[in-house]
Amino acid sequence: MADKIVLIDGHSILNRAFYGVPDLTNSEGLHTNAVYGFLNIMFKILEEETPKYLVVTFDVHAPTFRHKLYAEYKGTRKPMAEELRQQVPMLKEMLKAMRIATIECAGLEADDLLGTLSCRCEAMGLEVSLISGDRDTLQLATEHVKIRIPKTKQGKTEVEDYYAEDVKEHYGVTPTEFIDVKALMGDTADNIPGVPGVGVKTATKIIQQYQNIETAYEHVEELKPPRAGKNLKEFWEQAKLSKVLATIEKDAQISFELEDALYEDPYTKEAYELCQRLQFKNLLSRFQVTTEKKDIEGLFCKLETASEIETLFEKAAKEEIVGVCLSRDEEGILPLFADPTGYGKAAVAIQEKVYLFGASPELPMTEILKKIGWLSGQVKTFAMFELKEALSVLEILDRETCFDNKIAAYLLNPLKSDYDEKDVAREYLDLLLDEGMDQERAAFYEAYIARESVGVLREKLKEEQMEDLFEKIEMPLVFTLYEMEKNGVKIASDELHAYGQMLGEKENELEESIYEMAGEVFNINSPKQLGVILFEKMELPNKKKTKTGYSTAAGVLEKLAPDYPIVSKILEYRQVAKLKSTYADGLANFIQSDGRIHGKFHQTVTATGRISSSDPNLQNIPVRMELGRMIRKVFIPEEGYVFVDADYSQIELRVLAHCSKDPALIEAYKEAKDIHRITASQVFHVPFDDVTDLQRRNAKAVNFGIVYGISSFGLSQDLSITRKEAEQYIQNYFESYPGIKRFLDETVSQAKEKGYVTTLFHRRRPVPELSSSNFMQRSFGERVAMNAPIQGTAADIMKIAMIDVAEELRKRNLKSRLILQVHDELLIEAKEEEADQVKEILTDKMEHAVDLLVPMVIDVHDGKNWFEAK
DNA sequence: TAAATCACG
DNA sequence: ACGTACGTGATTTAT
Repeated sequence: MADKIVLIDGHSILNRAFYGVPDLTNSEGLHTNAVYGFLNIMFKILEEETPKYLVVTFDVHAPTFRHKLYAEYKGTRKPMAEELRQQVPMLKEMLKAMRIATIECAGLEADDLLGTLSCRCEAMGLEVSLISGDRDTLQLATEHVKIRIPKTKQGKTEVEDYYAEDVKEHYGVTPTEFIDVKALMGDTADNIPGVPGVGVKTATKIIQQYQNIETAYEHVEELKPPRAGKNLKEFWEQAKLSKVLATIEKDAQISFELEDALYEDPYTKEAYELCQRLQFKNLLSRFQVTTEKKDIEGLFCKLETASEIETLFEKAAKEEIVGVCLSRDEEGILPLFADPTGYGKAAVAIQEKVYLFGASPELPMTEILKKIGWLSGQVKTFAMFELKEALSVLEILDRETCFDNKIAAYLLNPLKSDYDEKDVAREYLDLLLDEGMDQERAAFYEAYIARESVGVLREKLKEEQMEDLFEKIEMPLVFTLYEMEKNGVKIASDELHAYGQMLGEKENELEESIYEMAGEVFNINSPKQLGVILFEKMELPNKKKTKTGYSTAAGVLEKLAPDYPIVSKILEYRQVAKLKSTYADGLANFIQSDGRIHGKFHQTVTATGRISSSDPNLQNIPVRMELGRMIRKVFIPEEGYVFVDADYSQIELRVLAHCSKDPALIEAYKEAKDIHRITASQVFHVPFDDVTDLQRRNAKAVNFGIVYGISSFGLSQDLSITRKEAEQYIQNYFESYPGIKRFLDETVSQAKEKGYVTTLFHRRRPVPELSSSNFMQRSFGERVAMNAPIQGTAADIMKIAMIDVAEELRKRNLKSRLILQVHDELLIEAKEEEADQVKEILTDKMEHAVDLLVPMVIDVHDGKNWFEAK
C-alpha cells in the first residue's frame, strides 16, 4: 500500500479551533484555546491515519497574486482577533517542539500551497489527506487526495471526508467543476464577484449541463433561467476573472523535500515542557514519562507490624519535612477513621521513603492518629492537602509547622477550580499521575507530593511576597474555620417546620390566584412557560430577552408590576417558593442529630480571597425582605447562651479610602460622618443638611458602583435612570474624590501591565481578560481590576479579625464560640455571662485587625436569635 | 449539564 | 457600536 501524507491547513484549522473551543488561559494569562483545539484535531486525525509524512502549512496574510487580479479587492477580511494572533507563534513553537514539519511561503495563499503540495505528493504516488476548514479545497479532491473537514459539534470533533466521488455525490459536480460553480455564484468572503443573480442552485445546474463556464458561454442563449444567460453574457469578463480567482494553484514555485516531512514520535521533552507551560492537562497524559514514575513507586513501602510503624515515627520525627495523607472516600475522612479500628490508611512521606499503614490489634487507629498529630510537633514542616478536613481526627501538636499544599496552590493562582495532588504534581513537580489509581497508591502519591512540593510552593509564595499571607493568615485560619464547622449553629427545628408550612400555604394561595388571572394552569417556575403566558398570551410589553426567550427576571417584572396585578403575584410567588425550597425545606435537610447545622466553609474557592460557604450556604440567609428575614428567628443559641453579632461598617469603602489616600474620603471617615449623605451632598451639590432621602439613596448606589468597578450603564440600571444621568453622577463623584479616580485608573493600568492585581496583604488575582480584544471581556477585566483589591483586602482584614477573635476567646478560656462568618459579619454564640466580654473582644479585634488611614468601625448587637442580633 | 433565577455580602 | 455592575451557592427547568 502507498505511503500516506497528511497535509494540514494551519491557519484554517487554528481558526476553527479558536471559535470552537471556549476561551482558555494559562496562569500567565496567555490565551491557549486555539492551540489546544488544533492539537486535539491534529492528534485525532493522526490516530486515524497513522501517516508516514505530515506537514502543516501556514500562509502569510497579505493580498495574494490571485486576489490582486481582482482590481477591486477590498480586503473584507476582518483583522485576526488579538487572542488568536497571539496563538499563531505559540502553535508554530509547539509544532517545532514536536518535530512536525511546517511550510510557509510569503505571497502564497494557503490554498495554493496546499494545492501544490497535494498535487506533487499525489504525483509521487502518495495517498494524501488534506485537513482544512475551508470548503474551497474540495476542488483538490481526487481518487488519492482526500479532503477532510473537521467540525466541532458539542465539544466533539467530527470529520467530513471527501474523495472526488464524494464531492460529486454531495455537490452534484466533480471537483474540477466545483471551480466553475464558484466562478458563477461568487463568494463574498473570498472577494470573488461571480455572476449577479446566479446562486448556488442555478450555478450547479448550469455546470452539470455544460461542465464549465466556457461551454456554458457558448450556449449562453439556451441557459435556464434566461436571466442567468443574460447576466453571464453581460458579466462574462467578470465570470472569467472569477474562475481565475476561484482556481487553486497546483504548480506554485515552492521547495519541498518529502524526507523533511517524516512524521516521527512527537512526544518530545520540549513538547512536554511546552504543554506543561500552557497547562494542557489532557495532552500531557499522552507523554510517556514512565521512567520517573517507576523511580517514585520504588519509594513506596507498606508497613504491617506495630513495631515497624513505631520505628517509622521515630525516624520521621527527625525529619525537616514530612508529607502526610489520610485516605478518604467521597464523604471525607471521618467515616474511615471515626472508628478506632477504622479501615482507613495513613501515608507518611519522609526523605527516603513513603510509608503506608493501617490499624492493627496492637496499634489501633486512635494511636496511629495520635502519633501523626505528635509528629506535627517534631518536624519543621508538616505538609498535607486539606488539613481542615483532617482535623476532625488529628490532634495537631504544633499549628505553626502545618503546611496545607492545597491552600498554597490556591494563593498562587486563585482562579482554578481544583488544587488536588494531581494538579500540584503536574504544575509544580512536572509529574503526571494516572487517573483512577486505587486508594492505596493514591495515598502513597499524595503524601509524596505533599512533601515534595513544599519547597517549590514556598519558593513561589516568597517570590510573590505571600509567605506572610500564607503563614500568618491562611494557615491559622484553617483552625478557626475547622472550629466553626465543628461548632455549627443550632436550629429551632419545630419553628423552622412551622415556617415552611406557612410558606407552603401562601405558595398554594398565590399559585391558584395566578392560574385564575392567567386563565390556565402552567408551571410558574418555568421561565419559558411563564414568558409565553405573560408576553404572548397576555401580551404584556416585553423589552429584555435572553438567549433562549423572554427574560422574566425580577428586574423586568418589577417594572411591569404596577400595571399588571398578575406580575406582582408572580413576584410574590417566586419569593415564597424560593424561601420554601431553598431555606425552609433546604435547611431542614441539614439539621444533624445534635440539632445543629454544620455547614462548610471553603478557603480555596473565591477569586478574591473571600471565604465561601456551602452545604448549606450560610452566607446567603435572607435578611433584606421582611418575610425572608423571619427565618433568622430559627437560628438560635444553645441554652444559657446568647448571640452576639458584629459587622463592619462599610469595610470596602474604608479600604478604598485607605488605598486611594483620597483626602476628602479619609476626612469624612475620620469625622465619622454619614458617608452616603456626604457623597450625596458632593455629587448633587447640596448642603449636607439638605440632602433628601432619594439623593442619599442614589449616592449609596454610586458608592456601591465605585466598589464594583463603576460603569454608567450598571449604575443607570440600578437606579432606573438614564445613562446620561448616571454618567453625570459618576463625573461629579470623581470631581469630589479625585484621589479615587486616580487610584482606580492607576490600578487598572498597572493591572494591564502586570496581568494581575494585589491586595494590601499581597494576595494576588490574575486578570487575563485585560488583554482581550473583545470589548466586553476587556471591560470586565477592568472592573475586576478595580474591585478585586478592595473586596480582597476587606476579606484579608476579616480573616485576620477572625483569627484574633478566636485566639482571644481561647486565651481567656471562654465557652463562647465563633459560629458564622458572612463576609463582613461575625456571629458568636456567647455564654450569657460572657456576652459583655465577647462584645469587647469583637470590637477590639475587628477594629484593630489592621491600622489604616481611616478608623475601622463595627456595629455589635446581641439577641436570642439571629433575627434579633442583627 | 447548562441556563435562569435569586438569596446574601 | 459593543452590552455590564463585583463576589458567591442552591434550586429549578429544560436539553
